[in-house]
Amino acid sequence: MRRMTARPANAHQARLLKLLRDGGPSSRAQLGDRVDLSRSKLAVEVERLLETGLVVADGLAASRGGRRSHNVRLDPNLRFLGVDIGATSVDVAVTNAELEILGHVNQPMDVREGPVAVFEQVLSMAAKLRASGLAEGYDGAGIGVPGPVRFPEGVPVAPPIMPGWDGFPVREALSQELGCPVMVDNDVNLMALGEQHAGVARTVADFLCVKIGTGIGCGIVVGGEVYRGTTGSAGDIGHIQAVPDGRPCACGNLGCLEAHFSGAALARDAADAAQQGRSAELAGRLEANGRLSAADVAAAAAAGDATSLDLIREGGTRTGQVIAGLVSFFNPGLVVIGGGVTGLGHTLLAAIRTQVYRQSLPLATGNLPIVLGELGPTAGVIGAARLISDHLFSPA
Amino acid sequence: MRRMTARPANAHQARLLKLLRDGGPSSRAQLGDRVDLSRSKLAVEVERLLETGLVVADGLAASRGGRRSHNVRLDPNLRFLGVDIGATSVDVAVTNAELEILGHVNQPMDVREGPVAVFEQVLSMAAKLRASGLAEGYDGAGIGVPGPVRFPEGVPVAPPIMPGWDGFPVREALSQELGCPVMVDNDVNLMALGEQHAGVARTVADFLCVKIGTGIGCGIVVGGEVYRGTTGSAGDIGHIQAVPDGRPCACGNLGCLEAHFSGAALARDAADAAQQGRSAELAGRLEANGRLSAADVAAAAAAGDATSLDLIREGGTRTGQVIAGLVSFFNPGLVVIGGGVTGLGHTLLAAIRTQVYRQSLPLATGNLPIVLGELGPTAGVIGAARLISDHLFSPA
DNA sequence: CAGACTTTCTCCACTCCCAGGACAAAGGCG
DNA sequence: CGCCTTTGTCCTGGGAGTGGAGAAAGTCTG
Repeated sequence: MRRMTARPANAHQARLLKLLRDGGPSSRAQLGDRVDLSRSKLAVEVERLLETGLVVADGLAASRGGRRSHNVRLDPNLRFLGVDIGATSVDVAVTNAELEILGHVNQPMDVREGPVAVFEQVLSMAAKLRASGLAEGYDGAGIGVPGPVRFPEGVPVAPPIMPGWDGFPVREALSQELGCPVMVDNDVNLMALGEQHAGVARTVADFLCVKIGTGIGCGIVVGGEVYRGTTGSAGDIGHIQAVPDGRPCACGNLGCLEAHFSGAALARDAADAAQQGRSAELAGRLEANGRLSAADVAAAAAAGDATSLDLIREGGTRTGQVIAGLVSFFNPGLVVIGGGVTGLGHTLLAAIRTQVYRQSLPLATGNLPIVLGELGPTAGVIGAARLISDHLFSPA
Repeated sequence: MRRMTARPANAHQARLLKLLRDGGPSSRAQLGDRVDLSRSKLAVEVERLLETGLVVADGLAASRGGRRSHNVRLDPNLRFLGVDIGATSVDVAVTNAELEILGHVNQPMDVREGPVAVFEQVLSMAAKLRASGLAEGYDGAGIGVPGPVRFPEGVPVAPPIMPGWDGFPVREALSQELGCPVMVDNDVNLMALGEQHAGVARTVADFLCVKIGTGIGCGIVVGGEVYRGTTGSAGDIGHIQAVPDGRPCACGNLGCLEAHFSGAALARDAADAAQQGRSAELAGRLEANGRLSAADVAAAAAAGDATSLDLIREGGTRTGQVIAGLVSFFNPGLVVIGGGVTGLGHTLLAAIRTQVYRQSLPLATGNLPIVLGELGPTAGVIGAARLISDHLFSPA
């Protein structure tokens, strides 16, 4: 099948494409309500979009009291690939042009196996989705990696937990393999984009999205746009000092947040507690599985294990301390908590909230919601699809 | 004299006005080099600006190898007023449309005397500058206040150190009194704008500007624009916890940065040291003046007083800890240190640098200059003039 | 069921904008 | 003094966009 080749020729067309993406099939009149263009101009631009094939006619809409309108929609055959590479697993999903997930697969995989092995996996997952009839090909792909990225080139830079990826031309290579445009970003930024597009942050211009998984990172959205910093490492809050002279961290410093609370740290703390006999519940699970993960702590806490609850609360407090500082500095309109440890749920959220509301000034926290992400494991892949669609739906 | 009434009619004119403001008198050809417009279009827009009176002819320029060009410049009679209200003093300056300071006056004044008293002072200073022949009237004024501001309305909100100012319609009132447009912002944001316009940050898109005076604040510039946060309190870093369970702060929490290091805290520490006999130098100064200020500590340190140097170093370390966190989070391209305590100079700077470079990750600090502000006490008033000129040189 | 009213969409004429070439003016250079 | 370069103005043709007129296709009311 012929894949998407056209791009919007001007800002008006780009605007229309994004409206169709976010609002679904619409009539010209509905579009006219949301853009400031004369009817004739609008008709011309829509006509051109129809000519490119990006947009197709979609039957008649319900009447709004007069003549029924002819709907248009984005080509239903367009397909985007969303890839979210985590530290320990890979998510791949196919979406249509409206960024609805048509298929989603997940595979455990250690990112430290290096880009070649991971790429092989990603491509086989993409092929599997294609083979199941969800896509005949991909018009674009977004990919998130767990580390800083030089965004314009799509290349990871000095990623601490991804040895072997430094400087690997992810964008270039994946684009070659898939035969379509690719954009690369930090996984946390994509989670923020996902929650902004389809989750809790739909109406907020400035917000933070804290992802607590194997590590800890923070997506920063300023004026509706992801902020990436000068070298692409903005939001790298895992190595902010949370405990003066605290635990040694892999980065060489003492007391980093990540050393005290993250999926990895939590699993280690739980194992310690089990071995020291502080929690029968955890000891039982350690016995059963041979090892403990954050999910075990979540389950133990749900079963009422006091030690697990304490671990979660303490971690939430540490995280809350750091977030409180960020809230004072950044004065966001919303804080979203997401990532693997959202299984810890409201115990974690309550601890974070308590600490933030206690430590930040009332003006900054007065009307500040701190909530769990709405999309769970799909936030990353939706964000990835959003990333590439934003790119493709912009003037060339 | 008739004051400025015209505003640019479109984005092109706005662009040209800003080029003339930042680049001084220029020929049409020079302007053409910097904007993407055809010669004819450019000539038309310049002609229209000449008609409004905002721009005037300014003789012939030197030849660039051919026919000499006719320069144009911003009306040399335009005057902006820059007002910087600090916690303990007020700065007022007059600039021309190119934001060059033509006159600058400073008066000690406690902001806690309330808006009415301060306004009286500001207006009398503005009148004094006018009386000295520097201005026949003001075409616009920018004003900075030491607390959060609801920017669109120009009203302080819940300012901790400015009781009596909460909700006072600063913009409205000053506009009434001066008879010209007024914009209001946080003093720290204006310092950042000043350093961006005429100081060390001229070429940097994303940077932080930390102002250490009576309190501590931080201006945030994202993509060349000041970021103010959801409620206008972004950059309020004085109440980030720097020392767990540290000193009690006026805000009710423990260990706030401002409680451990700021002009006020430094003066108190110095007085303690003097009274406890830890520094003969400081004791002598206390004896002489009856009280100590940050400037005394600076002087004592310059004279080699070990206790003063220690105080400065410790404060710098605390500040550096907080800045290190912000650098990890924000990944700026530059950090500017300014405010009253810049008198502490390189001792302070060295301590901050040491701490930041030690605590933040190499990717964020690798090419991160941390420097003192270039403009000193004029940063605020230049920023204020810049603020109002940005406003007036934008399409209405 | 007919006619009035609404809404949607197309067509068209007129205006305005603007790019870019031609040309005049003004200076440098040998 | 002639030629080249640069600057600035004038003009024309093309393209884009606005807004009115009107057709098409409904709903609603008596």
